Amino acid sequence: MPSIEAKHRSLDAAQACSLLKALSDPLRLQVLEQLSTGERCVCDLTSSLALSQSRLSFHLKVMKEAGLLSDRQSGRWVYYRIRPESLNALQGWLQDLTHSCQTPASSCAE
Amino acid sequence: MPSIEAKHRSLDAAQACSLLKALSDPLRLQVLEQLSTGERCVCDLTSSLALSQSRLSFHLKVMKEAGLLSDRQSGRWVYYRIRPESLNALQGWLQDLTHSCQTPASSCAE
DNA sequence: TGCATTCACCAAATAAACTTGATCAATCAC
DNA sequence: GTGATTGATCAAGTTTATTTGGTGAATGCA
Repeated sequence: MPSIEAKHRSLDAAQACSLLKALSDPLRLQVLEQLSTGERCVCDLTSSLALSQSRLSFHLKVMKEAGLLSDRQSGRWVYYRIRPESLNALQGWLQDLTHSCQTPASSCAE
Repeated sequence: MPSIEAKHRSLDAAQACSLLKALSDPLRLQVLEQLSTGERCVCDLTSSLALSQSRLSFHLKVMKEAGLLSDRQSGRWVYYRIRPESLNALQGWLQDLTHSCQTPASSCAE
């Protein structure tokens, strides 16, 4: 049954790479942790992480542009939240990689 | 049953971060793809990816130091391979994050 | 032994990412 | 309106990451 190729590899390498890059920073991981329990407004994050506003804004932008976060404005406040789809997609990508790397593939000859 | 906390969060943020950083480069993802079907020697990778030797060596080192790859020497050749444990660990970390972010947590009051 | 091959490493140059300290538009309370 | 607050953006400076070209150790073939 060789027809089960490319079952759900929804992300290509470039997409995975930009998500990984957006995740590969300690500060951004802190932000993510804050957001893991729900959306937060920027000023909330700024004070709870003790960052300069522009610094946080920069990192939020990086994560948003990678598709990791989404935002919504409400009055003067902007609320950011994690986009679970992106995490799911990356997880799937990682799963595929892990799987193919743990499968001895075709160790028949040689 | 609230006792299932921290079930398998083997990685802390710093460890996850260094794995993510090691993964967040298009060239390194190419290398990983090559290695996903099994170990390869450096010269093999060099020619199949058409890179300068020192450039490849640099990236292999980054990935090895992050714990993503391991290597072994055999005569003149050095073979690199993926360490599946690291991928598994990262996957677990991502899973936890995804899960906690998809759980509405305690949306009881405000 | 002499020589070619493999690969790690180093220093210098370059590129990319991040931080800082503004400024500005939008929103809202007085 | 006036002024305060929120948050995006920008330019300049700084730091970190990557590439390049060269050197050298180790291996093994002739």
